[in-house]
Amino acid sequence: MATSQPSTAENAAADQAPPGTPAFSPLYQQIKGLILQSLEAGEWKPGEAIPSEMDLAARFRVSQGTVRKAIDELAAENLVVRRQGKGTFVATHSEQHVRYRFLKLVPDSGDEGPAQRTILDCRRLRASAEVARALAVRTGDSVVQVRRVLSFGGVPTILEDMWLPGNTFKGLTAEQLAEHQGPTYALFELEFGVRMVRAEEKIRAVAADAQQAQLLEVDAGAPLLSVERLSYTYNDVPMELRRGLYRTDTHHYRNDLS
Amino acid sequence: MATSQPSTAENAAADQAPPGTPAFSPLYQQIKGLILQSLEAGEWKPGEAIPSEMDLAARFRVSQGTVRKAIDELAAENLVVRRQGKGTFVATHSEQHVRYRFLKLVPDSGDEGPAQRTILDCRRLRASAEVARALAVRTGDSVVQVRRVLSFGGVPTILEDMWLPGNTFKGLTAEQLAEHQGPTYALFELEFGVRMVRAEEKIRAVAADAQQAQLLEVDAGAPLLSVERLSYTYNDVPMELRRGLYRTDTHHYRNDLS
DNA sequence: CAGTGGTCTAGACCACCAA
DNA sequence: TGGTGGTCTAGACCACTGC
Repeated sequence: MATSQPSTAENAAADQAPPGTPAFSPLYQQIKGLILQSLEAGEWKPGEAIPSEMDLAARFRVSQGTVRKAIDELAAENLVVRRQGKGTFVATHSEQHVRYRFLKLVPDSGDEGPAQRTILDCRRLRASAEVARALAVRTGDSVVQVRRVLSFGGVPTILEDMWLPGNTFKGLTAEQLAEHQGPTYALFELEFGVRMVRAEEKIRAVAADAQQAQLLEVDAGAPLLSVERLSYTYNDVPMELRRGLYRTDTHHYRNDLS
Repeated sequence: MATSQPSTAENAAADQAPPGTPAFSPLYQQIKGLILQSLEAGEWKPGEAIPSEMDLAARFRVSQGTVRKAIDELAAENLVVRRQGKGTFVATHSEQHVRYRFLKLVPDSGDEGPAQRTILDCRRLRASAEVARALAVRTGDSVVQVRRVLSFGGVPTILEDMWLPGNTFKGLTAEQLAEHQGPTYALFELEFGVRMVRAEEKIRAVAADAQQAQLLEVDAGAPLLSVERLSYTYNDVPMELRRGLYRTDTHHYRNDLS
């Protein structure tokens, strides 16, 4: 079946091409899109197994190899994790052995335990023009702002502000943030059903102002790494704006190029 | 042929497993290794086409699909570039539409032309302990040190020092570096047969000292982004240590996380 | 042992490119 | 038109996991 362009009950969408556009998309891309939709819709929750390749192949009326290629791409994008002999699982920020996936700050030498979190502030306010633009909401819409300090071995190392869309993160409190164990993004998954999928960072060197210097216990004017991060959920929807100030006298931001 | 563990003339290496180790490696991984060897040996030069999938399949006595999977991985690692209808080509830093692949500093707004290069220094010297360790040579071995400034639109933006192994980069001169068009890594490919494959960067915020400030036309003590890069050729051999100081008042270091 | 993902094959056909 | 990479299939077998 499904010789050239298949038209099962589940994927009749791409059948007629708009004039002028080639609009050819490989079968496995269409399958990938369908799996993605189920992922977004929450048909399978983070940490759960998705159906086996054979099951999905039967469901979409394609061969197992085609499903395989679709899942290969989802795995390459870290949306899904394969485990031989067990199944394929929805990726999660919770059970991640590799520390925090989005935090690229590492100690210059040695290891260190988990970060100590100090929540300085957590309040609801109206989005400024700048925050609204980043989060793709309207100026004046409700947003949650969180300010906190992360310390390693008692040394304050990161000062960061986060802005989150108010209607998605309704019940977020400072207590929740302080008491929760593990990555903050895991909390977002568990409590708000929001899964961060990718992010863009803009990095600069800046001088600490008086308040920042006091909170990070450095001299005023000391050079700090400014990291502005915009995180996205499925479908390229921006969900978090974060501005971090990193001390880089004992840590550095590590990046691998290839 | 090649039923479980193949043993053709070309890949008899992995046949007997060392005791204690499972030592199972998929066929396509072995093929990938063989192609990699040819790449390192320079059997095909950067920019040239490698043999077609069918040719390689015949050469290694495996199916076309197996070669395909091997090349897929090489392409994912940017060692090779596929072009439908034309062939598969050895990746090069020369003909790269996407600006400079390893330079993540982008202007805050708008576009900009190519960088203007000013070579401040290019000399042969003995490796310090630190440089020797990074480049995996012996302390006191010959290394080439280059210092230069990159400007955009007349504004000096990057000050960087590079250290290169002296015996590989024998004839390197300031003139060569100044006159060459395009990425420096393209020059290294053309003149010295060295292809940079990946790199690691350690990023910090630092304060400009008097000399740095003068060269970059900023105030002494101004915050600058310090980028220490170690670049590798094939086989994880380190080939270049680079220390860059970036002005981030008009540019920023951009990074995508996923 | 059955079920899952992982590898390998062989063959058909499609999309793209160049001569 | 022929050659290249790209897609899709069907089936066999392997490696890993858990019952």
